[in-house]
Amino acid sequence: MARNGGGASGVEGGVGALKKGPWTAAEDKVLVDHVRRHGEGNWNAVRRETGLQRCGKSCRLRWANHLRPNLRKGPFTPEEERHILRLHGLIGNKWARISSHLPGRTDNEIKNYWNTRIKRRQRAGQPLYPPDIEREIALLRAQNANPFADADVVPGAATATATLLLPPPLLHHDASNPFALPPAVPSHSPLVNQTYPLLSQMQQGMQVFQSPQPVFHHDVGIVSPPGLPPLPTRAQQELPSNQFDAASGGGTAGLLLDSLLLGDDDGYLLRHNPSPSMVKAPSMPSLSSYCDPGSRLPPVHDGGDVVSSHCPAAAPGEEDVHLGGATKWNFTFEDARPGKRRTASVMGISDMFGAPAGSVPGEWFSACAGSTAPSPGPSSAVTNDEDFNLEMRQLMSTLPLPIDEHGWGTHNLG
DNA sequence: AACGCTTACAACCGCAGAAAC
DNA sequence: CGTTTCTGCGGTTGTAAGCGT
Repeated sequence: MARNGGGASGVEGGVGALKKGPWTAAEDKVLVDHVRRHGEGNWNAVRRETGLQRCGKSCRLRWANHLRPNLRKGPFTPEEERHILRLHGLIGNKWARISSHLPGRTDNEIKNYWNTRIKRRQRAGQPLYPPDIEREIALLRAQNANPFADADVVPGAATATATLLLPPPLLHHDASNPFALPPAVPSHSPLVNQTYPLLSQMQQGMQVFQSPQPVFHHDVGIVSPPGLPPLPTRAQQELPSNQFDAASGGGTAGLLLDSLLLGDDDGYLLRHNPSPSMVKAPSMPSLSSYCDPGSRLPPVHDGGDVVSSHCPAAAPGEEDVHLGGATKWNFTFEDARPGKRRTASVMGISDMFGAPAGSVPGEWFSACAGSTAPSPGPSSAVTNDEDFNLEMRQLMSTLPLPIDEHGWGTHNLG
C-alpha cells in the first residue's frame, strides 16, 4: 500500500534516518502517547522527544488521518456523498474545507473518494454531479449566495449577512447537456422554495454562514469533568476539525448549515446535544464527554457509531504510565466500516489505547452478528501480535525513555 | 490458477502562509 | 525586517485487494 521510500525504511536505518512507508502499530502507540502527553502540534518535537523516526509532517498526517479519536471511518453515507458533491460544486478542490463540514472525515479521505469517483465517472462519460445537485449548485452560484465562497467570516459577526463572493465558474451551460444549468431563477421566486427547499432555507434562515470552530477534546472550551488528562490547549484555529464548539461564535450557524446540507430537518443539532458544549452531528460518531476518572462507566452508546474517551479508575497501586500516576485514559474507537483489507493489529490498537478487549473496531466487529471483518481501525503494516511485539521492542530500544515508560515490555532489553 | 485491470487507500511531496526567532 | 521553522493543504504516487477474464 504505502511505499517503502526506496530504502530508508525501518528504524534500524541508522541514526537520523527518517522512516518512510506504512506506520506500524508500535509507532502509532508512540505517537498517541506523545499526543496524550503534549497535545497536538509541534510535530517536529515528536521525533526529538520520542525518538520516533518520522518527520513532523508524517506524524501530523498519521494523527490527523488515522489516530485522532473522533474520526469517522467507513464508507460515505449517501448523505455524506451528496454533501461532498454540493460542497465540491461550490468550492472546488478545497478538501480541508469540505472535510470541515463533514465531521469525522478527513480531507485525505474525501480527496481520495473524489478522485476515484472522478476517474470512474469520467471514464463512464458521466457528469460529475447528479442533476439535482448540479441545479442546487448552479442556483447558489447564480445568486452569488454561495455560503462556502469564503467561510472565513468574521467570528462573532452575528448580524453579518452571508458572504457574497462569486467563485470561479464551475458549471457551464450547455444546451445539449440535459443536466446543464437551469434557467436563472430569481432568488425570491416561489419556485426556489418549492423545488429547492435547501436553498430556500438557506436564504430565509441563514444570515451568517461560518465555518464551525474546531475544538479538540482537551480544549478548555469543552466542559469536561474533573480529572481530564492535562493536555495543553492550543489556539482553536489550529485545532483539528470535526468537533464543533457550540460555545464559540458562529458555531450554531455552521451547525445549521451542516444540518441543512445533511438533511436534518430538525434544524439545530444543539437541541439534541447531550452536552451543552459538545455538538453531535447527524450520521456522525457520537462525541461523548469524558467519563469521570473515578467512575467505570462504559463508553456511551447511542445507537450510532461511537467514539469515546474512557478513563477507567486506576486499580489500587496502578500508576498511570502516561500522566505521572494520576489516571489512565482509554480511547475507544468504534465505527461501522466493513473491514476490507485491513491489517491492523487489533491487539496493538487495543493495547495502544489501553482499551479492553472488544472495544476496538475489529473486536467490536467480530462481536457483531454476521461480521467477521478484520479491524477497520488504524491501519498498520504489523499483521500479528508477534510481529507487533518484536517491532515494538525494536522501536523501544531506540527510544530515550525506559521501555516501561511506555508500558511496553516487562524486562530490561538492555 | 494466472493475469491484468480497477479501486481504494495510505502516505509522500512540494508549496505557501503563519509563526517564531 | 529577514530568516528559519512549523503547519496545513492539495496533488500525486505506490500498492494491496477486489474482480473479471
